[in-house]
Amino acid sequence: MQRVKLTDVARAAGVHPGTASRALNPATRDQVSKATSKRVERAAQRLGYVPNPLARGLRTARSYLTAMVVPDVTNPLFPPMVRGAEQVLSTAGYTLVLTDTDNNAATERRQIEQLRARGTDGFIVATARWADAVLDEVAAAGVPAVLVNRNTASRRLPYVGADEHTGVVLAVAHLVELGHRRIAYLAGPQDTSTGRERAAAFRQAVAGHGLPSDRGMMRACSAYTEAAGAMAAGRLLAARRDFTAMLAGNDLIAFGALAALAGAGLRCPEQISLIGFNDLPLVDKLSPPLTTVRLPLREMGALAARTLLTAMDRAAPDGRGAQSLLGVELAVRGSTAPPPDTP
Amino acid sequence: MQRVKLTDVARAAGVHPGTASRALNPATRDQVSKATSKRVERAAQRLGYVPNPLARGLRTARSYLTAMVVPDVTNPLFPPMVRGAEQVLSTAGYTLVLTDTDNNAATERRQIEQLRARGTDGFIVATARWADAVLDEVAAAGVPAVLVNRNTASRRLPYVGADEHTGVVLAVAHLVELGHRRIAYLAGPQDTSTGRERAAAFRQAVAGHGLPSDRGMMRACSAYTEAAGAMAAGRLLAARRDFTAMLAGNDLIAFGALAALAGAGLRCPEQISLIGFNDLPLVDKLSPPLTTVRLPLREMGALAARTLLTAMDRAAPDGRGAQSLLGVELAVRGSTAPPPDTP
DNA sequence: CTGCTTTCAGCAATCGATTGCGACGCCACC
DNA sequence: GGTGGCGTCGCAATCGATTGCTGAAAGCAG
Repeated sequence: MQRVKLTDVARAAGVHPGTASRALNPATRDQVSKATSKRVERAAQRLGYVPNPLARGLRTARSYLTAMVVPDVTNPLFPPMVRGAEQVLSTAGYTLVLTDTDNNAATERRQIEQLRARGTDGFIVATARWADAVLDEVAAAGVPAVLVNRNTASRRLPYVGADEHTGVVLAVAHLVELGHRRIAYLAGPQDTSTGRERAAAFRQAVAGHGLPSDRGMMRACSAYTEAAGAMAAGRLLAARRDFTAMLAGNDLIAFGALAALAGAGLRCPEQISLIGFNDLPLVDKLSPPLTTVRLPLREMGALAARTLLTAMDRAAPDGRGAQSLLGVELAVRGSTAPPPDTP
Repeated sequence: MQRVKLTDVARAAGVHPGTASRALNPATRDQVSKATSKRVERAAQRLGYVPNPLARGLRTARSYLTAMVVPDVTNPLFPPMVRGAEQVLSTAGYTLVLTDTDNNAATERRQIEQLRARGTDGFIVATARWADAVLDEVAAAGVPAVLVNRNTASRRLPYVGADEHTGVVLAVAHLVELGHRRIAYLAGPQDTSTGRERAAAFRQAVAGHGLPSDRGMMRACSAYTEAAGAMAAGRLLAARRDFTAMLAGNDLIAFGALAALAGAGLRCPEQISLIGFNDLPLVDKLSPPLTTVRLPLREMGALAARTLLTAMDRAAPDGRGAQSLLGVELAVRGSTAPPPDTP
């Protein structure tokens, strides 16, 4: 089976290929008389012409290809965002390439460069680090890109995220309401925006409630993993046990904390309350079901895609650096309870 | 910043672009002297040359684009497969497009056709139904494609899956070893190969152990979802309670069954043992931790990608319809125990 | 009827890499 | 020393679509 090409259409319609091209392109159709345009269009229809995106892309330097870069597809945090983004982009005529950097900066750089060489029109990046050289280059090169979930220090690129601050505030308020006054925090890695902002929000929230704030009550984990969470929680427990609740930088860290609590013979929530962040699937089925902050992941992906679409629109190159935050809510479940009887 | 192209490399090395092309291509490198080839290669390295896949594809009629079609990215079953496939394909120079059909046949058709028009070189399909018209068309058109996880009745395409049969056999053997003799089965949907094959394997295994086999002990769920599992389990429990163990078509169905058990006031594993299938993340943290069959998801994705690579290799158009099965293992955890003492 | 603008369509270059063909130089062998 | 052969490399066409430029025809006013 031979693919029908533009020349075939032109021959069938009795015009020059160039004319046929103009007739088929809505943006240039007005450079062709209505009669010939109709004729070309019908010929194309009859022959079943489908333009070759490669050839078109080679000439126009557009590929209608977009890419989403995530650190790890198997982290349940990302698939909903991917899904939201894909839906928006595919209805807009774009194809979405998903690429997994394996949490590795070198891989990330290689992937992005490869995709740039391929002529990718725009990027949605969920792997941002607080100081991220690759992204600074991308921003400098003027490649349309939108950050999602994680931001960079420079804030040179549009960003779509969740209202982390409010999430932490809600969590702390819930604990205070239950009667807790000494709350520990297991922070996420400080080279990510989420790690930093949640930690900052925690400090503010604690101070806002007039609770004893104490640097010893905070521990930063080296990564958003269960292992890192377990290690940090273990060290915290070894150092002191005067707190009645823990807030974790995310759910994975919370799992680690849960394991550390079990290892120390402490029961949750009877002795220590625990709150996570992200509301991963199945955390409501654990024992105890994890109280956590729910993020509108799918909406974040969709909004990031819409933001990217406007960024790729050459007609409107403004709006650079728009920072959007979506609302969050606290899912109260079984891992939080009043503190053990305070006399 | 201007992209460095082949002409730049050629100029830097003092050769003709054609020569540079040959020097860089492993397949044609022997048409160039060792000295110039080295010179060109070093120049390319120094300038950071990355070939333009569009231009290359235009000439060679290949897009170096592959696509993976999954029913739902947010189902944790698929991301590991995506990851395995992506790693293999990207090191082979291919870009992987991920597309989500939302469990919808019409969407699937649209997606696949769009990608075919774009010149996609090959497909990895994880959405196969037992009778699948789109895939029959794809096979007939000679488009390289590999099925993963789910097969079709026609078996016209290469397939990479897990050894479902052995998985079920292991699960049944484990229950028998614990002392169970009356085992119920909550089958997956019968329009998928996994649903059919696991059910068939169950019948065989039960017969092989000389256990009472009874059609009333099997219920087919309408989908691989928790809701469908809960409904089927509920009906089964309403009908009879003479079994001491349940085997579920997959983990999601098992969750539903767990809920149904709780609703009926039955405790797992004390009164009823339960086994799932797939070993989704976190099922080891449930209470009780779910005994389930673990699939080598990542390897399946990687093998599917390798199979696709050979299918796309024009030099070797053979091997059509290779069916590979990867080994599975049973993860024994807390949801299985000896049956309650039978008087 | 002349001179002007406007509309329409063809020509050919272009995007970047690949590849068939031919030319050149060098060596060896008769 | 002439010729055939081989290894290298340059030349230019090619993939398919887009687009600036140019020329021709048509339309219009004076």
